[in-house]
Amino acid sequence: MTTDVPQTRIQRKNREAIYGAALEVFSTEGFRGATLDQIAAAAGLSKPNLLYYFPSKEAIYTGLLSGLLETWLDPLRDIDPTGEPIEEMLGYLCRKLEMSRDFPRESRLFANEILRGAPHILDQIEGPLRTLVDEKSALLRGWAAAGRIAPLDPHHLIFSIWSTTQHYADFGAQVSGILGSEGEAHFKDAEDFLTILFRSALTPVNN
Amino acid sequence: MTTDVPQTRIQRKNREAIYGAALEVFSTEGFRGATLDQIAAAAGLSKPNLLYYFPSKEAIYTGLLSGLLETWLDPLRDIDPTGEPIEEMLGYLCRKLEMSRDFPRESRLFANEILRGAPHILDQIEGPLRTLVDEKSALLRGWAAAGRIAPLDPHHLIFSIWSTTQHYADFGAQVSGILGSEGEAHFKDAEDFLTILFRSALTPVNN
DNA sequence: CCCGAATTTGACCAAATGGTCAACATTCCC
DNA sequence: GGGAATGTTGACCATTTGGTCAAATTCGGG
Repeated sequence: MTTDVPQTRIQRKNREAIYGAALEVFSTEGFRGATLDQIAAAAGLSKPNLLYYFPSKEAIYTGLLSGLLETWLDPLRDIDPTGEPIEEMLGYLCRKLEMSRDFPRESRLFANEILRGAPHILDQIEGPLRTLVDEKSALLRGWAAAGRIAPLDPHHLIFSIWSTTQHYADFGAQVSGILGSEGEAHFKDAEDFLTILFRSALTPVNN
Repeated sequence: MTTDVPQTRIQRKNREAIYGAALEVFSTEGFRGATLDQIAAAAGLSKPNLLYYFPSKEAIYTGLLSGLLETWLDPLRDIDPTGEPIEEMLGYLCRKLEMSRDFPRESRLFANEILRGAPHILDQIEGPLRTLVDEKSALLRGWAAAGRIAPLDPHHLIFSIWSTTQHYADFGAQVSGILGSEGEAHFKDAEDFLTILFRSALTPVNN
């Protein structure tokens, strides 16, 4: 197959600007709520110019989504089968929490998509993601069988790590509204709490 | 102030139908994604007839939202200060999980709203909800001080219960895509897992 | 059965929005 | 420096959508 990466330098620059603008707009407005004019303005381009680089609004959205999905799953991939189990899992937890703090737009973009039934990435979920999760689940089951972690359902364990960490990005408005202080102040407290929560559950019973 | 409840029986019936249709449409399409025609069709009314009962799309949305917020928080209110702490919290957990199973549309509706910064209910969050959460947090702190539960941050404990349970409604597409089987099959496993997770964290250390 | 109030709707409107196109500007490379 | 390829845009279009309105229909009580 032929190469399909952007050739010219100006093409690469504008495509980058469009993806950045699209991330900003889609993550706060959702797919249907976002408009091409908003994205064009955020990217510093005219609307027809947008459509010179992408054939449609949907093409921008799906391109952005699939491009980000890769890096979004890196922390899960990075769980080291040869590492110390509990520290590996707590490390994964912390990396996910950092992503909620540092990349909340990406988190909200995915949340939005999945909320609506994941129409654009369902095949990615049922394919590569499922495979990856199943692989890590097998790893967790092995650790449990060896008595190195408590025998928890690995799938639901992963879900609970996803949900508790992404909560601070996706539901940030609620968190801030309840805790009061704006910004990223609660992430330290969240890390402390979640570390305790999962460490106590992962530690095998040997008392 | 005068009474503002619907007088005639036909008014009550149609308002009910509209709220039901609006819940269905708003929860799957989001506020901007939903159209009056969709809602009208789902309610079995014509669009002008819709607007005879509600002045605008936004009025339907906010009316629905604030009406549901009440019952949505009932489980939290029901935590009994005189009960056995750990069983009270695990009972709350189960009730929240049941709500994700039985009322996923309501859960997604709120998730959508909060994802976008909670523009329509931020005052409800910063007011009554915050007050309620603070009250229950004080209760949890009291229980911790008495050594009846582990000394966890009560706010983040509540957040983690919300996020883990609502995950099965809001991210149901992802859960189903990874676990395979459709429907509500995973709720039993989820309950088992979450009960273990939170019981192990809530149980005070006295080994 | 009849009248006023309540309810319903077809036709319509203005604004927003995704997308097109021909013309204009710029860049690249020989 | 010039011509082809690349990049940019103002003007425009069709459709969708929230909302209006006057006319028509139904309802409820005396």
